[in-house]
Amino acid sequence: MKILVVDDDPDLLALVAFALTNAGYAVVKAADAGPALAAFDRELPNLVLLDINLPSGSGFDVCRNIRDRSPVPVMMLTVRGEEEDLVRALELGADDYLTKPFSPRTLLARVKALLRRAGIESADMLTAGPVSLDLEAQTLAFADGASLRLTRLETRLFQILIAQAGHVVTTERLLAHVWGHRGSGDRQLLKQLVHRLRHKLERAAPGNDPLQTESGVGYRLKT
Amino acid sequence: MKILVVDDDPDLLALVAFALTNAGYAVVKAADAGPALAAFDRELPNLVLLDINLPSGSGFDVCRNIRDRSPVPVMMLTVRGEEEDLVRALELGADDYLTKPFSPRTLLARVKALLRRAGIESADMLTAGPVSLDLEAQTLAFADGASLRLTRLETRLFQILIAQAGHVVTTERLLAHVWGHRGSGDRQLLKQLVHRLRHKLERAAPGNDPLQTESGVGYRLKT
DNA sequence: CCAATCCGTCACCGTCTTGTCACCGGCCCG
DNA sequence: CGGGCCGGTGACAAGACGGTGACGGATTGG
Repeated sequence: MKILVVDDDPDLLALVAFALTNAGYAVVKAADAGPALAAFDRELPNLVLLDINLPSGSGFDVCRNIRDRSPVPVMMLTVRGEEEDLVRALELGADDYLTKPFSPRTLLARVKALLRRAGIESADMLTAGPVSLDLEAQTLAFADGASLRLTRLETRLFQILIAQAGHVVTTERLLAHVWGHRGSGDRQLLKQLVHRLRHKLERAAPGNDPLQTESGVGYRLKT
Repeated sequence: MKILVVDDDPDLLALVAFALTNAGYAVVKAADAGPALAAFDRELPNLVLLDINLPSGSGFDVCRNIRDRSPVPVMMLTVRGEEEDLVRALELGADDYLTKPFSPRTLLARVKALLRRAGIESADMLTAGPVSLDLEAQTLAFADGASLRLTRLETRLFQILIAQAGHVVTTERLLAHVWGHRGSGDRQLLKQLVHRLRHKLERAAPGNDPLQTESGVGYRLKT
């Protein structure tokens, strides 16, 4: 379980990181908007704690950018009494907020509630319905016990699909996540990758293709 | 989208119900613990707004009972400054809370955030009456559960129509929004697009064309 | 060093999307 | 009445898009 914490106050950052680490979460830290987005793309955290006030630009932009590319739960950190900011953050897609100062216990309770609501279990093992993906071993396991080795690219593809299981993932986002922003016109790569992954899945679970094509949009993992 | 509101204050209940109804939600009301659980079983709402302080027993019991039988999102309503209550509620499975007094705008933002987080409502969703448009999935969904895949252009057309639902949108604005200022005299494109969209809608909901032609002006989405 | 695997690229096919043309009927106005 | 403008409809074709097979360079593992 990986949590990205974004705040420019080093003390608060350390405190939050300490509390979360103690509770068994992996913590990624960032102190400003740019590094935060870079860390997000690199680490794909399961949850984001985001300060509204950042040195360059505001947390709103970070929130919107994250929300554009992922439905990951985002919790905003703010000082007391700025309700307009809160409403704006929530309208931008944030899922919850905490007013500073807060107790570690409150923080943990809220983080747990968010994660439970998001239905996330483990960082290295993503599960959706009858299949689960082991990121480290690059392995797909089915509920009936069968399992399947994936290549590096296939793993990255399945990772983002399973993280958004049931929702369409845009071709652009798939390309960005698997290959990392090369020429955006390179749909041929995705075509082949999906083809090869389907071929593997077909041999493991015949007649039950979980990858649904959403024509003109992208792909979706059946739930 | 159905929301159960539980509170013993009739004024607050009416206010909340009014705000939610105005935003297009169906509202079920209950004033005490027993009726709340009965209403929950009967109506199976998509979200529950639950006051912690109820005449008989506390909202905690209701929350636990609901959580035992369903993972539906629960938002607790409470008075300011009782952090212990909040932590307890969240540990019992509540997903969020609101401190009274709150503005209708805040309420709506939080409710929407909660629904989106629960995956019940998508982020880029425009709704007008019985139809809602998912911009990302390029899908139209009807209140009766039917849904319909749209092409890229059809989505763009419906987007501006649903955003101005009930009002006429001029031909020029439609052309500009869908095609982005090519030759402005190109009404033939729009004619065909509307024709094709109507054809799809006709198959999905026969005899009920929601696209009204305003001759010499443009088109209008029936409310 | 050899064989297997991974993966980027090309070519081809069928289907869907979309721009274009041609024609129809209704309406207004001289 | 007849021409012009408007919106509706059908048909066609170019192009985009997804699926599939094949080739070959690069990398990996024995």
